[in-house]
Amino acid sequence: MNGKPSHDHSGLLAQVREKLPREELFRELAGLYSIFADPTRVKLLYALWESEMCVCALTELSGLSQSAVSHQLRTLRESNLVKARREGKQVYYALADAHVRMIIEMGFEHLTEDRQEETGR
Amino acid sequence: MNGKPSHDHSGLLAQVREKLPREELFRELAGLYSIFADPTRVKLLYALWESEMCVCALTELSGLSQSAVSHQLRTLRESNLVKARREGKQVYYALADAHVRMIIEMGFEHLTEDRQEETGR
DNA sequence: CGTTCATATGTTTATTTGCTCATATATTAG
DNA sequence: CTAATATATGAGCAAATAAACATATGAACG
Repeated sequence: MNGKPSHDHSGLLAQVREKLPREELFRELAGLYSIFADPTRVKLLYALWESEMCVCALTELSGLSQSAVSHQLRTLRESNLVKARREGKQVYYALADAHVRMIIEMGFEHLTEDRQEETGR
Repeated sequence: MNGKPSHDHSGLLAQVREKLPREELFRELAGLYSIFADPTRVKLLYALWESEMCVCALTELSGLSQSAVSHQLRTLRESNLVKARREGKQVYYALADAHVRMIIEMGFEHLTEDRQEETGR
């Protein structure tokens, strides 16, 4: 194996291991965050924050192709972050719940507060 | 162009466009979230949540190679999510600030609450 | 000094992923 | 039914990336 260490931290390790959740949860968490890890999706989510919108409008707004938007909306749908509602030819998308807003908001806050901290360096 | 739509939503579009932040912010947001978008990094962050730890301990804990851990720690360092402190041969890592905790916590809450909601479907 | 332990880093590889292009489905109108 | 509009989807490609592997740096110690 790579670097089996010799200095002792078995006590700490055992203690931390106890508190760690099951491996699966880390994968799920990463999966959740990876949805927000793309500028296009973040923008779509942010737009939907303001108002429910049809694919057509989201396409114009994003400046991407309709296909690209549809693909991303699918990702968002399958993650239960947005919900779709058909009305005639159009399909209207909206945020699924308040959680999405909170997660985005957390990120915004972190970014802005970071900036304040970093001015002090 | 792809699908220049004909039905009207220019009013809504203009309104939403006004509220959208500059493009750059979406990229930054996505950048921030993409750090949490990997199971290994989430696990490392979660472990550091419990306690400051040296690379050696983190390597054992994660089950990955020392190299892999070091690479990920670098990513976390460069994003200002963790800070490093040298003490003799070892380097100890710790969470940079409370924000990291909050962001992870948000994710956890979303996952668990989602599960409750989904039982009703 | 040279050796050993702890960590960092450059390179390569395999996988993932976001987009484009072409095409399919769905709804409404004629 | 056929045409037109709105949206969805499958395939392929190019860019991003996480891990392996080899190697470099850095600290303590003889």
